[in-house]
Amino acid sequence: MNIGEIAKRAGVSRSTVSYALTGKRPVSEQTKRRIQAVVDELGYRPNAAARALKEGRTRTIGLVIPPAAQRLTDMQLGFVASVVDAAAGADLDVLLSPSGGEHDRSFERVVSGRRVDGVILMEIRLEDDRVARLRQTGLPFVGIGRTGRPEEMSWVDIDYETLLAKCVHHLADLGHRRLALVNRNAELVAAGYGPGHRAQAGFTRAVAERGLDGVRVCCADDAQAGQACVEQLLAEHPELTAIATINEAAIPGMYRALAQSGRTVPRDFSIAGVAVRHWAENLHPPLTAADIPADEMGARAVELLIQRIADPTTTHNHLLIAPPISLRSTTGPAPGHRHAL
Amino acid sequence: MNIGEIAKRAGVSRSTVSYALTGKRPVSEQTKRRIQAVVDELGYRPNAAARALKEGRTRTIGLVIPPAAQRLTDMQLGFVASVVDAAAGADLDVLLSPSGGEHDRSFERVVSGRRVDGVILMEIRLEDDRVARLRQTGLPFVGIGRTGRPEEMSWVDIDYETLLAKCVHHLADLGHRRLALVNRNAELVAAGYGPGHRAQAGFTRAVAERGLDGVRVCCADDAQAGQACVEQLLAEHPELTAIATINEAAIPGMYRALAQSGRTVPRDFSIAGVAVRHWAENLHPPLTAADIPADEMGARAVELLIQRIADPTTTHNHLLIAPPISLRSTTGPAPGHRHAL
DNA sequence: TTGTAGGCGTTATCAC
DNA sequence: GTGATAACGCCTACAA
Repeated sequence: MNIGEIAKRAGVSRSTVSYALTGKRPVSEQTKRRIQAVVDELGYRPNAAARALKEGRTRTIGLVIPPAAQRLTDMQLGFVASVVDAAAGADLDVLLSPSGGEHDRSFERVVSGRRVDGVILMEIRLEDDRVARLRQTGLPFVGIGRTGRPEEMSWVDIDYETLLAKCVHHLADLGHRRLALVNRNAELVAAGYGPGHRAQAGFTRAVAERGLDGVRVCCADDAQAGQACVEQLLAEHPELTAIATINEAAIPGMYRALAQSGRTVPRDFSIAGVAVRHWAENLHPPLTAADIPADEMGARAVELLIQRIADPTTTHNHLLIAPPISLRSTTGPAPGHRHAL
Repeated sequence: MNIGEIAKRAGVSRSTVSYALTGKRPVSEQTKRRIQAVVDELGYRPNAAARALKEGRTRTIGLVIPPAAQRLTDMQLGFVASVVDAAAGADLDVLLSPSGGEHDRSFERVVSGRRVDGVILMEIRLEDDRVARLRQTGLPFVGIGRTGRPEEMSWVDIDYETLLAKCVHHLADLGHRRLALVNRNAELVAAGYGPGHRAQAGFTRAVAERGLDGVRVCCADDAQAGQACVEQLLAEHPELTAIATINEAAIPGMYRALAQSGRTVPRDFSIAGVAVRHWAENLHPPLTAADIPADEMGARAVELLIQRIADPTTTHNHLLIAPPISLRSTTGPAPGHRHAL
């Protein structure tokens, strides 16, 4: 079923059908109705490939996610969901590309086969080949996350540095003197994963400012690793009374390790983190955490991308998010600490 | 950058470039090298839209997921991940369409704009408008899940009926006499969600076969609802000693409600369910459950789809999966029951 | 071994 | 207000 067939049946030319459908030039009410009737009857929709070829745009955006093999965190899933939603709201389709490095086949297909009008990139490293490649092709793109030279691209990101500093200050205010930072998995951090490094920087800075003892560890992104990690932490540093973390996936395991060591949260031990609200609330006990507005971030990323697609020459936009910490049930006064009233 | 430009720079015709790249006709070693050099230098890749238009296929599959607003379960996420992975392995791109009903814009774009060569459908109802629409368009499709008339389509699905019956028999063997089925959310079940109905059927049948008392409830798909649901269940049926469930998302809440009622799992109360292994293992205590091989199911769905795209006239394929129940830490002898040895 | 040319389905420019 | 026609970039008979 193509536009020629519709034209024939409606007794008009192909261009008239096209204009009747797009409204880009006036068509008489009567012929418009006749055309619409045929279109409805045959269920005609313009062929996307032909249109893309002619118009030079695909009405599709690419969403580059971490390789599916490694399970996405709840926050990442939140980004994906909100990007897909926001795109649908703007009548854009989303092409998924699970790819890590630059030479990924799927990534190359998407960016250099001109399959999309723009790209949203997740899980960005401080040095990121994909960013380099995208800049090279000139394809509009927006990061959820940013590289080490953030002026050079458009992005929305979480201000992990500030957030972790806030966590430390909050814990320090409660009298905690010895804390640990539980980071994401070691490979990711070693590979220059921005949030890992920025969280570390914020933690280190705040710990120094408050004159505290801070220990920093990496931990694989799952509950079992979280449990093992905290067990080891408690063995090596029994004086610890609090943890700040950006590793959501590991938290349930941390809870277990603390419980099994005989520590009650938050009476004996405090935890503060960064997570999506829904998830923090559903945890037991509910986690004191900076609530990341994943929905909003995805939606804003799509907005920025649409804007860049419309005019690729505009200056870059940046949105750095540092939501307040929501007090829930995992932080309390340090054991033996008389809180100043 | 198009094929003509490459041809010009390599001093050959456009067709020679095309043949050199696709290998569909022999090209001399020398010209092939010359062409490849230019291609590499300019980073040329054929335009996907032009190729799709000419060839009549897009090398893309559509993946229809539940609207992003409603959070996907871990199992559904497993399906998405494995479909995306398997598709990438076959050099296919994946276009995501978050849509529930037939008249969804995104769904219509994908199926009638010929944006994809085939579709994988998730969260299928016994009566499903999207299935009707897809059959009407003639676009190849495969369900992860099936309708009430499963002969009419290709699918991979979980045999919830058998699985729930198995759960009941397992619990009955342990001496439990009064059990509850905790289903997915009421709207979904009311809308004719297949797994909900089939689980109910299997539960009801097995309960009758063993002469047990069975109560059946629906529960929203989150931990808080799970907690509330079990609290109410225990209040209204204090004699219950076991639950069988297909509602993974609610399980953490069920654990909490049981703990707060003073019941220890599995000493005082047993739970058996259906879940992805990774998730069941990570739960605390680890869940006795039928381990759904989400990776395999997604991969098989892609395989079936590729096959149907290659030859849409082949007879339909069906894969009904009923994995064994893996004994973990949530089922034990009914309280006061002397197990026959 | 290579080149020429037509057409996939659309939109947009030109003419009427 | 409407129609003819030329592209968009690619693939693939058909010719040489």
